[in-house]
Amino acid sequence: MPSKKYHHGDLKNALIQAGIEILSRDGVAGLSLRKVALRAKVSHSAPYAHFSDKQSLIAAISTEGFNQLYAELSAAIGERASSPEKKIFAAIKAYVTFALTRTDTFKIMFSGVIEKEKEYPAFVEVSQRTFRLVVDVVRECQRSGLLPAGQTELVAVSIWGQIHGIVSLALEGQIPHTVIDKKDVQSIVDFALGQLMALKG
Amino acid sequence: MPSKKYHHGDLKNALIQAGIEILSRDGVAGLSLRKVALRAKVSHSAPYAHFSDKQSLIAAISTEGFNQLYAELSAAIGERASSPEKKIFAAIKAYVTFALTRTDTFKIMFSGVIEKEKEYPAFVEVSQRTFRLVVDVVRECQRSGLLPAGQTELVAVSIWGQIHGIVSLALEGQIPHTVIDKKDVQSIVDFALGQLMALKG
DNA sequence: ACCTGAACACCGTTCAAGT
DNA sequence: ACCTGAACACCGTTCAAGT
Repeated sequence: MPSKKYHHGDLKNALIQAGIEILSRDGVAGLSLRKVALRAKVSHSAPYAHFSDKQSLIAAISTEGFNQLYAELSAAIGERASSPEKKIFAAIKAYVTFALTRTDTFKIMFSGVIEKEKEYPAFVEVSQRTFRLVVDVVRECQRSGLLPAGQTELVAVSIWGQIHGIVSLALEGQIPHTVIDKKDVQSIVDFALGQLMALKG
Repeated sequence: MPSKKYHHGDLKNALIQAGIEILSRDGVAGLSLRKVALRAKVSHSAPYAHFSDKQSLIAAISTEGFNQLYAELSAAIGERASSPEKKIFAAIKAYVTFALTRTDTFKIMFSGVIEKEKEYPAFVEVSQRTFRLVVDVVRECQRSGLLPAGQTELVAVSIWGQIHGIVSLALEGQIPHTVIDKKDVQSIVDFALGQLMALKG
């Protein structure tokens, strides 16, 4: 371990970690640069040596979140050479679990706080890599007749959008009680996906 | 018109209007109570006579947004006794248009800034009323065989979730360029819905 | 009942200065 | 190269005081 003196050693990553922790404790609204600095035990202006502004830190946190999501998705998909059906359901379960577990990280990843994506190539890279993972599973499902053929990327966006939408509405408390009181988010998502899959019984 | 003196007359609604305007100019991040007050030409503490805090103003803005969305959805659906298919596509087009036009109002409506819904009955009411509109159209589509029968509310949530998810991802710039460069949001949504509808040729 | 102005704690960001 | 501390403009919220 690096000796604790004037220079922190790895302040950049310490700030990202501190940010994730504050996010899970105080939520998106409670995330401030000054709190992050305090938690990392540096002065409130120290973060500016590593991040140009708050947006930049949020981009780094979002990138880290996407890396974790990617890892969990590929772990869920990759467990042995299972059937396309098992793979896609496992992937979706992992997505929902991620959203329900690391709620505020998930929210910030998709809260458009990153407007100028071009400035954050690492974020764009992992986000694209994650999408490709989904596209590959969708393609397998198409080949085995589980999903209608053609337009693989469009189908992937449709399915991803559906899961993402249902999860988002649930996180914002927008799903009517008449529905959410009877079924949990995972069940609703499974139902929705089942409808799509039913296309090819 | 009310004479402009010490008392504003209808400051409450003026603040909501000012908020919506600031939202469309400066975005969600640029919305502050002090700016709203300034725009309504009152002191920065005047809003507190009508709203307990910023959340409360946001709830009022969201409620107003939902009222507009409800109006546009029912206008789209209600135009003559058209077919269920026309109705559902018209409704979805209206939803997408609303999201793309009043982007920041849409975002704040679904940004979970309203955590304690119970405290905002007007918001809950219009939100439920809007959902019922969707449920009714879905039921019509089920009756005419466009959508699979049963579980009407679940089907409604699935479809609403899908539209909402695709639109949200688009607003956050998360749809990969390989897709969004070829098709606009409306087309992607139509494609997704077409997949669901295809269930019953 | 409705609004103002001073006050307080907190925030993002900058910058000269320290190590 | 990395970090501190003072400073500035802005913010949400409170409260005594004005009309």
